[in-house]
Amino acid sequence: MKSTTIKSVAHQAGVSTATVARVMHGNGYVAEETRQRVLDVVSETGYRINSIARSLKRNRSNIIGHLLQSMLPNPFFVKVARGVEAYTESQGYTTLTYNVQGDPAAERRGLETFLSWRVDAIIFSTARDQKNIEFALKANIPVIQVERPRSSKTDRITVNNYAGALEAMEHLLKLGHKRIAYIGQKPGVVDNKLADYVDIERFGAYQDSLKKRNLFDERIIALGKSYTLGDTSAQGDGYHAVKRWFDERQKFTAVFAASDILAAGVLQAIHEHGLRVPQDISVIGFDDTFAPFLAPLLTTVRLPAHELGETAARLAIERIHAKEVKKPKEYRLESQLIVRKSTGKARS
Amino acid sequence: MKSTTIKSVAHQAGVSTATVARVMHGNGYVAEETRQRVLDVVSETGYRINSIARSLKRNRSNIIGHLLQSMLPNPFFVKVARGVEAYTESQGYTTLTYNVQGDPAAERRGLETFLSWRVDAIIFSTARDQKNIEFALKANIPVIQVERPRSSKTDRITVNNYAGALEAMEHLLKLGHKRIAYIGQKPGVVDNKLADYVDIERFGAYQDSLKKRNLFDERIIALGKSYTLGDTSAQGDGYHAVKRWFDERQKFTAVFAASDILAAGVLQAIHEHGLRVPQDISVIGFDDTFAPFLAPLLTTVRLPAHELGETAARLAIERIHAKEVKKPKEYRLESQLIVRKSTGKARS
DNA sequence: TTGTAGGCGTTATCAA
DNA sequence: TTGATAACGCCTACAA
Repeated sequence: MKSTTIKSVAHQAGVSTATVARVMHGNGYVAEETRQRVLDVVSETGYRINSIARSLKRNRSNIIGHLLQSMLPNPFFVKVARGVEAYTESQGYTTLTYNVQGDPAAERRGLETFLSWRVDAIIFSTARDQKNIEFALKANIPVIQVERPRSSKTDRITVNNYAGALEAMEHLLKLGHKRIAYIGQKPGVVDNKLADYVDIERFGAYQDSLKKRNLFDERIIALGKSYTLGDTSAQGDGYHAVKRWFDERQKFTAVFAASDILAAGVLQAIHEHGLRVPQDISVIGFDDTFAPFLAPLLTTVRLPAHELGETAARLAIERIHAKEVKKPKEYRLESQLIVRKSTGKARS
Repeated sequence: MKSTTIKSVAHQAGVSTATVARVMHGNGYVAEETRQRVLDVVSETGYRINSIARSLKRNRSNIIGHLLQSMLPNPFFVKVARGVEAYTESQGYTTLTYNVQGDPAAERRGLETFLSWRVDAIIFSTARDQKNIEFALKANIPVIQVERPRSSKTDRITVNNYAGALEAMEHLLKLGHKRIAYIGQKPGVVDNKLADYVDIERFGAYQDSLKKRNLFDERIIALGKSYTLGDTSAQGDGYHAVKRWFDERQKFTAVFAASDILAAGVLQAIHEHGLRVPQDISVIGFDDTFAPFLAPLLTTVRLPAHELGETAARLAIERIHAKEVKKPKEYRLESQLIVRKSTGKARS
């Protein structure tokens, strides 16, 4: 049960633990012959440095704690997590991921776990409760926020949602659409103004591009307080919004949905109504998560999910090694329209 | 930077470290007054037991290592992971998850990481390389395999795919379908006979139920060597199989796809061909992952993903605490047909 | 009811 | 080029 220790390796190789350590780390002077002898014992015994003991001694765990909002139903954060993992591993770090499931208390429990393991940095993707950010900050380790920040006291990586949303709108307008509906999260619903920028930008681009052309019409705008499918056994907000518009006999030739999940519901409603995409109605989503699995392949605004994770991990590790403490900064990545098959010329 | 230690708490409270330990663990005799004094210092200083030091001392990390096949594009294993996490946390364990992305070398790296952290048990969901199972076994800690086992030397949790697939077929037959197409992974393609049972059972139920009624027709069967969408920017095998059948003018009124991802591609092809689901063609998937996001809501065979994870974690923890070593065993969970909106009466 | 002290497996300093 | 040894923070006999 007990695994091989440096001491037993030293003993079997007839050297001191210091020498074994030098061999394992590949630094310091070790005679080639001695080195070989040690290496032989290491491979015979399957000796592997005990990270726990090493961390204790070094007062550095080489673990990055990653608090994840959730992985289901929206797989966006799964991509972020993959980015974090890929980068941390390339730098010799281990990622400890904790799923919050949108629950502030769970977020707190995750932090407690991280701190008890003395993680070297914490990444929030995304923070649920601002108090928890303050709590993390007290540990005096780097804290990074991804996508929706709730505090300006840490480094944070955000996305320029406006540019991508504007691209999407211009794409639709260029196709001749004049009646474009919108469904998304209502700006101001999030209890934190920093985190709200996402919805402000997405809806803002929609609003700006239409108002300027006198095409804005509140009757075909659905602003809810969430934009995921709450229950995976039923249709979500996207479905219900479109169904209502059909019931009200609203006219529209395109729908801009502020997430792929909402867009999935939009497609369900259109399908059920017997109309076709994009011949009758064009649909654009946001995120590029479900987009390639829907019928038709969904045109969407891609968020740089993997890159968000990588950048977060990179900043975390930079801060771990930094000599001096720099001021928290905001980094902004770009979103980008991906044209697939759910958008076409407006019906005349 | 340095966090509070048991020693400094003891010092500030004017007691010994042993007393602080007794208070922290809530065992042993401690005078109420002393206890309060210690607790006060603990909350003032934010002292938190150092899991690293504790693990070293106890020779138990309280970490379960979970090797994940992948989280994307198929979110099935995300659900398994949630099950593992939920159970381990309820038992005071921490889960260290490592994404293998289908790469045996990455699987090996994950194992190395786990072993260096002296995890108390390892869960494979699912193992990619049998050699890695042997490797894990050498560490003399419990090893559990989920869904597709590749070795009978460990506990393993499998799913009765046959029953669910049979339910699906009977559902279609009852709706009057006589021309039912199949798309899935080819039995025998997996390089391991143990792991192959999934495809054998799914296709077996299809085959058995049709042959018995003389409805089996190889021309509408597509057996590939993978059943996920390889590239998220394009359609996958499900799409191409159905498209080919249309080109060949094959007749079929229903498609049974061996995964929701394949079913998504099937829907894309049908949609592109201008037909409707379920009026023209019925579709059934497998997994219950993407099913609720597709249009129409997909009828599918649900795998007990969360339960697979929970069970794996439970067995792992039971083995950790077991006095004697029991023989590896196979546990079998059930799959279940979920009827939604993609299946209807056969066109006459 | 409380304290003392050794040791878990490493690392790193200092001597040799 | 190598070795002895003192920590790292915690737990737990064993003493008191």
